Amino acid sequence: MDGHRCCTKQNVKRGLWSPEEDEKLFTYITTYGHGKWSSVPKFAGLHRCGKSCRLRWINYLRPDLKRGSFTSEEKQTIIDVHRILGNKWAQIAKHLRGRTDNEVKNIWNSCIKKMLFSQGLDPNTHNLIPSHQRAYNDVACKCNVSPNHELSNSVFTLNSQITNAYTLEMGTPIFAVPDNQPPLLQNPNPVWNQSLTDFTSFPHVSSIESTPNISSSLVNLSGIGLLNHENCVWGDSTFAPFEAPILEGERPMRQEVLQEKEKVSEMGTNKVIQNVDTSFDSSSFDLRFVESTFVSDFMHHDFISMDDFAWN
DNA sequence: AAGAAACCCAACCGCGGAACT
DNA sequence: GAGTTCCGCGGTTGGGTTTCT
Repeated sequence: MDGHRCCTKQNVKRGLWSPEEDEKLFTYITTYGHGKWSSVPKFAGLHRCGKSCRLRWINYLRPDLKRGSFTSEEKQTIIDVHRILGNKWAQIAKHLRGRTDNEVKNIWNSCIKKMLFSQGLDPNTHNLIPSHQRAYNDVACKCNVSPNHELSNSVFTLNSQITNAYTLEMGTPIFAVPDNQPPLLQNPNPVWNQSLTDFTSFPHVSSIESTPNISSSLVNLSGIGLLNHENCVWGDSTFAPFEAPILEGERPMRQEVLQEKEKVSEMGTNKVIQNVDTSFDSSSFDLRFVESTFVSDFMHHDFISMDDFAWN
């Protein structure tokens, strides 16, 4: 199949990246953009395959990455979006500013899966596991979710912050770039004036935290950037790929196709949504609507406890 | 203190599909 | 239209770290 010939070439290093390699790659991409990934190692002076360079940049070197452990809000967002989209890590990651699909996948496999299981929930379906129906309440959870997220609502009720964020109208700014700060997605150099020689602090400090011009009030605590307003920081694609500036009109068709593809794939994941709204878009979908679609019939019942019903 | 087991996460692999020739 | 190249995604692996015995 693919084969990735670049990877089969001799003299291609594999395994962990050294700080020197990181610096080479970082310097090259922040200066020239990545262009064709397959040619990056050659021009950057790296003995790596293009694929490896791409992965390193996306998962580690990109300046807009958020470092550190996941907050309870982020974990809750992952759970909520995963419930609807399934293992679409890249799409889930779009709803978590500064997080990669790899990170989301890792936190899911290492932590959230166990947490859900300990609550008696099937991580794949988010339904109650029958054998756990009378025991889940006794199980302590290693990975804390928000204190407000009680067991009794873990199946369907969405974190209110998240729900509200999802239902904001397009164009309603959650946060905006200060007047003197160019929109980040349009900035050809996302290092935001960070000196290339100042590499010692990189990459363990997030660019947001280290950029004094961006006030802390810009940080959306729910971790969701949804807006397409031209002045907003995070648009539909939270992780817009960093590449050399594209000439006007260079790739309009591809973008349209991608948008359509995303729409179709997401609609396909949930036929309920598809039947109701054919213009469904993952970045702006209304979780409250989804919630009501799934939940309303159940919630009108007067359940004494979760033990009284099963989702399967 | 030392070895074993469990955990975490960076990196790799293989596939599907889009873009290119 | 067919073949090739490239990119992006999800699944998996392996090694370093932490916790347990």
